[in-house]
Amino acid sequence: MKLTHDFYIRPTLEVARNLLGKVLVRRLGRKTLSGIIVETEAYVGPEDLACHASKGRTPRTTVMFEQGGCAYVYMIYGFYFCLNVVTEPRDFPAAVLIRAVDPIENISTMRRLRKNPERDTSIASGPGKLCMAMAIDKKLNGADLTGKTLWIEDRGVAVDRIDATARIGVDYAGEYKDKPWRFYIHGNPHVSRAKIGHRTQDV
DNA sequence: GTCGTGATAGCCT
DNA sequence: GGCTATCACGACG
Repeated sequence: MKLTHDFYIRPTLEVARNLLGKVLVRRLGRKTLSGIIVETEAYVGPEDLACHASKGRTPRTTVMFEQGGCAYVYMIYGFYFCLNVVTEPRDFPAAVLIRAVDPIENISTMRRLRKNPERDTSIASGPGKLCMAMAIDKKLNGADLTGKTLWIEDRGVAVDRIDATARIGVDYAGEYKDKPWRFYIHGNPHVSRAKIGHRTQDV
């Protein structure tokens, strides 16, 4: 079941939590790559100083102002891409960063795209790795997530426990840097090893 | 295991 | 010009 716009046009924190356990699917030629989403971060609108759109509408952030249900992909550190899904109604700029997935279909292709890491738990255990593993780059910025190249499905995966921590790498965000808006599936080995601020709450 | 570092490009003041 | 929602690697112990 492909998620529709109703799923995305909701409060961002809700979407970020509900995306855990959903399946990210990438159609690549004749192949379908997919993985269970195990880690997300919410970037919640103009007030959130960690949200790119807190600086207003710029060429890069334009897509965050779209209505929920499209992809926001940007390059970071000159090397890597990050995949976000845009949330909330039009003109409220917010998104959820997909930080890690547990690969399930065509794992060998994803491993190859990642230059053959030793452990399968490091194929897509981080936002940059995930984009490499699923061949996601700037060309997918603005892509419709109800379309045919990149989408998210509900396959009924049960998530029994969600942990929440501060988001990674947003020390500059003043009063927003400690908001517990990073979510991951408790104990899942595919969650990124990025410095885990200690767990602040279970959801 | 942890820590520090270097790589590199696009964005925005 | 300064910064960044990252990753891999090597040095240490």
